[in-house]
Amino acid sequence: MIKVFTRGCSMEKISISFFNNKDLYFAVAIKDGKIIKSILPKANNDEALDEITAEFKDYKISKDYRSLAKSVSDIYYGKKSIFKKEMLHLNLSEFQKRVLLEVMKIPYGKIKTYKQVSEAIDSKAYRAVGTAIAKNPFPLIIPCHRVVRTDLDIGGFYEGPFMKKEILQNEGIKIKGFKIINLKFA
DNA sequence: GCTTTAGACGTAT
DNA sequence: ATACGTCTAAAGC
Repeated sequence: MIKVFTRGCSMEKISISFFNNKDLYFAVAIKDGKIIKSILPKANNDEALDEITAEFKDYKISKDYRSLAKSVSDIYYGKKSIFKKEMLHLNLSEFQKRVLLEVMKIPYGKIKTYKQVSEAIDSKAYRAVGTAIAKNPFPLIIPCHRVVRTDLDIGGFYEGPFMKKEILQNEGIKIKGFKIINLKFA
């Protein structure tokens, strides 16, 4: 009996499920029953598909996990998250894992600064924390939108600061310009 | 309130 | 070796 593995990838196909309302298209990628990637919402289905499948060559579109995609959209619209770290494939460097698991602890409606995240994992690598968060494979699920700059500017965001601002406001955080004005540190 | 400057550290190339 | 980040702190205007 010979087993063939292709470049260390599992044989298991990745399932892609979507959820959309009239404005935005969400997607999740599932492998072996766990989430392997999520995306920030896109304006149309093609963009969502391109991004969610960017690093996968073998996948299928499925309706099986539509409810998970909807749960991601729920976070966007200011509902509490149902996700647990056990539901995620964390194929990440040790450092990135420490950073992202720390970010995942920030509760709904609260924020932390990059510096606070850094200190919480016993590191002085503020910029590296920013880099690790920038590569978060689970936007919204791992709430990187709740990490802001020390001066309380909301900071950067993959889809731009407007989306980050909107998500934070949906969680009840008050923002003037791009600065947080009602402080709720985690 | 800007803007610049050097610092710190993980990661990709 | 180098360059860059969803950054920070200090110094200058």
